[in-house]
Amino acid sequence: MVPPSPEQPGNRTALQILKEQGKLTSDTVAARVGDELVDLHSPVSNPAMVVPVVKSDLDALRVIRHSASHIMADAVQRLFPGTKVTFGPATDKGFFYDFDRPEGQFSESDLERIEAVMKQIIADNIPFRREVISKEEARKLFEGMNETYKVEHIERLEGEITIYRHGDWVDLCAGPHVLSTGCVPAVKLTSVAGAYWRGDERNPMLQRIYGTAFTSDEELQRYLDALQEAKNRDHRKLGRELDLIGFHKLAPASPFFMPRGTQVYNRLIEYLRALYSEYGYLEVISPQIYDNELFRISGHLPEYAENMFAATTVESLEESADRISKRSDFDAPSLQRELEQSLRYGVKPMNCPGHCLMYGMNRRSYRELPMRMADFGRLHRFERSGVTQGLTRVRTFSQDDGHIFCTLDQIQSEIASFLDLVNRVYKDFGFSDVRVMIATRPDERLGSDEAWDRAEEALKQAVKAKGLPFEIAEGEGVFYGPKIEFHINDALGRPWQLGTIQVDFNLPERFDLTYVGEDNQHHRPVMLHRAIFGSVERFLGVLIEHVGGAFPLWLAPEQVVLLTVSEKVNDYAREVLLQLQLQGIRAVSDFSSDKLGAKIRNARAMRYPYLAVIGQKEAEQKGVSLRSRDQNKDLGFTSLNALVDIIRREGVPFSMRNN
RNA sequence: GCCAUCUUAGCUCAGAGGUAGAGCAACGGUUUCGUAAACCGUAGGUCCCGGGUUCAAAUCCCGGAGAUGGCUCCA
Repeated sequence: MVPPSPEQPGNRTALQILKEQGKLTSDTVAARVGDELVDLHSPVSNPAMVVPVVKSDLDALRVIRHSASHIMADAVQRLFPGTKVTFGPATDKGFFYDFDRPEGQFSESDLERIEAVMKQIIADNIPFRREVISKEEARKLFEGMNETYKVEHIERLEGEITIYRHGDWVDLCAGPHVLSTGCVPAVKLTSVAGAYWRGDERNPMLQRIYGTAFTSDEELQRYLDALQEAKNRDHRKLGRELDLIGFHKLAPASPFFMPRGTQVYNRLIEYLRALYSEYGYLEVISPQIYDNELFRISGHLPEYAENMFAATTVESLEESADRISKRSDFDAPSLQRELEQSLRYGVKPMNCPGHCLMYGMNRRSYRELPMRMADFGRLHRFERSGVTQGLTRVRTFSQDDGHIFCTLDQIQSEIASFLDLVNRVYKDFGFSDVRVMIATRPDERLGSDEAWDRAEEALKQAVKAKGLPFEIAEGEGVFYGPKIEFHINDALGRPWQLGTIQVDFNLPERFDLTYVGEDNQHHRPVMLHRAIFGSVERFLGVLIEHVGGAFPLWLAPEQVVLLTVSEKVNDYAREVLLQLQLQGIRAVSDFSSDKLGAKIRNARAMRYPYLAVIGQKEAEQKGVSLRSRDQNKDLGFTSLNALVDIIRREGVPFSMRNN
């Protein structure tokens, strides 16, 4: 690392200052002055406040990655003259740079070439240099280079404009950067993708190249290994290998649950049902298809129409055709109206409108509140083809949906109770590290400020009362009310939003829902939307990846598999199988003529929690030789009673165990 | 929807303008075996679909479907 020494007059550089103060270490990447990140090679005005930013610092990684993106853009323009640069920031996992390349796209093999040139630029160890210029100079500079996107962006900038050079290459950039290109220790280009200029789909499509950079080759390798591990745990891969789920092109983005997957799915729902009876929910079943009038009342039409499946009948279509054929003067608008009329029904994308109808079917008393309605009804949403993904983004799914009708005063205690429930559930699935996010009123909203004040305060108070740390997402609430979101990290540290609870002032209003209060007057209830899993499909997908396909004993499709050493013990093994099944244990068997080693290998691939080996010895002593999946070792001879005890004890979620 | 990539046996993948390959799985047989793969054999294909170019297309071109990675990070 040979630092350049800028010959600028006046202030000394952060590098010089740190060196004088004896704070400069070999892993210093940049510096911080107050809150501001600065280059090592640029002059700073107040030396007393300069602090080094070292490699282990998260900010250091961003600086390195941002510099890597410049190096990449340089390499791209060397290899593909005429390509224009746009934006190239560091991201959480690496960096990207968006290019406008007239000849078209970059291919995967281009990435290798670009990477090779990048490595050369890094080896050349070219110093980065920051310059402050006027808007006019900047405009002239980038116009001269025909960098039209940069020129466009300059017009949006105010105040000081900075550019960064390394060698001949220059970019409009806020910085900061590392000392020189040699200070990017490990870099790798990962993928190409299309991206719109400024992220707006009305703008031209640019070519985005993704890459990542780390402070060492070891760190980079660890990241690549983690990517590989994520690939191995991918629920689409495991879902097929373990015969849990399937997809077919005749039902795009709609999962099929194979028998084994259905077992897990149903067990998830049974588990919640058990909790619901404890937490005072009443389960309901509501229709799938409604007259569109419902969705007009709820506001889903026209707002949500593009995500809904329309439904109709032949009768309705024939009536429309009839009317059209009888009139010759149909113009476009009336045809449009006719079409809408013929599509009389809609498939529900949410349960709430139906639940509002159910609430309104009886006169409600304050004594009935809070009324907690749960529904595992199937929902259909039309997701655009590019956004669907495995189980995590599908077109048909069910939610562990629930709606609580209550008074404003009851919100806080309802939230408190829900927080208990959510935490208990996540703990049972081994999700630690739950983060709570409170989203407050957006600019465009429904309901009085007073109601918002009370609702937001109720959310905060309830969370505080539980002693839970939380973050506020200012203005991120939905238009109809504030909400709490629950985010978890899975076993690979990836974040997921699962549960939520949302206050809704809107729907009770639209459906004119009321209850009779103590005062014998009609009052408007508040509605809470809440879910713990979110979509059951998505939750299962996350869970599969979290446990790597190895479901806990209480969820596993099979709890134990019997493996015979030879045919000679098949009779005894059959008897054991029957005994276990009679005791309610989910037991299966492998009586094939494979050798024991192969049977164990196959059984492990299927992630059976327990393997029970049965040979001559076990048949004589009336037991099995038990092997645990999670410990991956032989636990020795186990009697049948002991086996049943083990499975019964472990076959229950943590929070429902007696001891 | 848009950009890129992909689609060959149930699965994982190789191949390639001259007519289809492997491993695993399946099926049949031999073996009866003690803690992560016994052996032999059989069968399995509209090379995603439709059109075009060609003497010849699974391969090249066009269109479509489905899938995969992106389309939030802001000079």
